Amino acid sequence: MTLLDELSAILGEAFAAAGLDAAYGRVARADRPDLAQFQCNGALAAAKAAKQNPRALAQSVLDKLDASDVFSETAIAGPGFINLALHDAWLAVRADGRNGWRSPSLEKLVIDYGGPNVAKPLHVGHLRAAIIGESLKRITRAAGDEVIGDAHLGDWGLQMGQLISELELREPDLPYFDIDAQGPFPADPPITLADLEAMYPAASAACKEDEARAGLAREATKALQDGRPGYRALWRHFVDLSVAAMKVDYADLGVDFDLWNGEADADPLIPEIADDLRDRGLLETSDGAEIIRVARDDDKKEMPPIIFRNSRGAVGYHATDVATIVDRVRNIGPDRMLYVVDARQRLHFEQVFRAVDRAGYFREDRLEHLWFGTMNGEDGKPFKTREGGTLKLRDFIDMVTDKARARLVENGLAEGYGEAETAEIAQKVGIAALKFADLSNPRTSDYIFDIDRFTSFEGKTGPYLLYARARIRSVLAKATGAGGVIAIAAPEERDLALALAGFADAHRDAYQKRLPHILCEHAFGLAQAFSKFYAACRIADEADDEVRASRIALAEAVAAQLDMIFDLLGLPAPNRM
RNA sequence: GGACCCGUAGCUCAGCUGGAUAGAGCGCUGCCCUCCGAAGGCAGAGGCCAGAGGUUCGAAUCCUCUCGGGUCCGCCA
Repeated sequence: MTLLDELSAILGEAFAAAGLDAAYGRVARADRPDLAQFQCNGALAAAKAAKQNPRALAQSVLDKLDASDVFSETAIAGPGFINLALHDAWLAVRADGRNGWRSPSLEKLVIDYGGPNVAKPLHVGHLRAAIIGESLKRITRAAGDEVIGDAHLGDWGLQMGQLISELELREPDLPYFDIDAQGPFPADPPITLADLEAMYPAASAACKEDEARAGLAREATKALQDGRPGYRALWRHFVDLSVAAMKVDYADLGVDFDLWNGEADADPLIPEIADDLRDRGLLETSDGAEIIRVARDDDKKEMPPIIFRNSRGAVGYHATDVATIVDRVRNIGPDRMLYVVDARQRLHFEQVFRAVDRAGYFREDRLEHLWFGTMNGEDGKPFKTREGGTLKLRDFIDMVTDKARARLVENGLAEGYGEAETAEIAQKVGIAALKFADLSNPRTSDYIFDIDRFTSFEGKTGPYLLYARARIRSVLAKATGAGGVIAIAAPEERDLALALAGFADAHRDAYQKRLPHILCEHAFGLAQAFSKFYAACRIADEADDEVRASRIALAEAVAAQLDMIFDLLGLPAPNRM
């Protein structure tokens, strides 16, 4: 139970005792910290509903409130706010705050947050899904859910046909292109990863310019999907090469998937799904394509149908997304599926969700498209390199790492640690800067990438939090004696305890709203509260043994909670810097 | 054309299931290191919450319209 839940329950009882709905007892952090620690606005809402005087109603609630051991102060203020302050002793035992929130209804979730295309190196466009998805995976898992992260590779669409046809044009004599060949085919790939990555843009450009060339790609796509052995063998090589490279990049980002499934894994289900849909009249033919209508009478907008199979007989991501849901239902049996995919796919997911709901495969209200905004450059447009191209994730990681190292030097940090440790610290600082910047913006907003701001050690940044953590550990290492019972005396100690006690609420909000930035806000507030406490109170060299033990315990709680939050956000953290 | 997202301090952004004097970071001004990491702390300046109506005792928050920016709208994913 979170602090606010606990307080809300207490107020709720008082409301109920006064003959009102207990839900009015909801307690929140005070908007005016100068007036109170917490506030309950329920009397205002209840008074409106009952057409009564709000202050009088608030008084009748307070008359029923029996919690003198909890609240040091209860007061009615303004039009009818109930202001509350806690007894220090009651707060102190909740200032540990190491435990996050536990969901009362544990669910099995699949989070789909990858979507990288085979043969295409990871680029900045994949960053947000990876960073946000990884964090949501950890946030939900920590709440007790069983969570399975899936990379869901883009490995079955037209781009595969473009690649196959490209290689066929370049090296037609390879055994994969003998139409009669049944295999086995060579175990080693015929090309390198570099070849593959170079082929993709060439093939894509060629298909755009030349309709005949595009036709070859479409034919190859269809033949691949129909199971032509040579193409399948080649496809396997492409996927394997790509996935090996992706794993390295994702690992550097601190991103890890439980499943490396792709669109192709659901492909075998498509014929039977098509039959099922057709039998039930859900699959219709239109202009030579097979479609599923998903429009509804009360739609305010145009809702185009899903193209389940195009007029050439090939399937695209509509069909594989439907089939993937069926596949997950059969093999995983999740209660809910979450998609961390950018906002431009909103219509697509609405279509897919409606289609599977209509077919009875999975309930629409258990499918969530957790869309996110784009990372823009300083011009406010989607981030590009100076030359106007997309920046590879690898180069991007190198860029922030280099920047972080320069920052360390200019701040006189990480000196005399040796090259290996310095390099490790630089990478951790860089990645933390990048990830925190991304996560601290609300998921749904676009934001502007500003490397100077994000890697700064000042302000609401990843490096600041890393610094705060390193400083606490350093202080604790110098302290004599162990942590003891927390006894709140100074206002800075009280504020720090209040910040610590808010962790479970922040975790719950982040979980329920699927918004990691709420945890970022909490982490920054906690670090700030610690800095004020640190500036006002001696810790390691405090003379009074009991006071020192109390303050060490507070500092230890902050260090532990920061560690936990870093884990939930997926931020790396060096122990010293 | 239609639908959706957005417009809050000089800059980057929170707050939006309506509530008290609208917050944070950066930047700016002035203080604070013989004392645990000053990457910090303290104090301050800075806002008709895009604009106009409406609902309400009360609106940055809900509704309508206008202006400005962005995204998407059946066979690429």
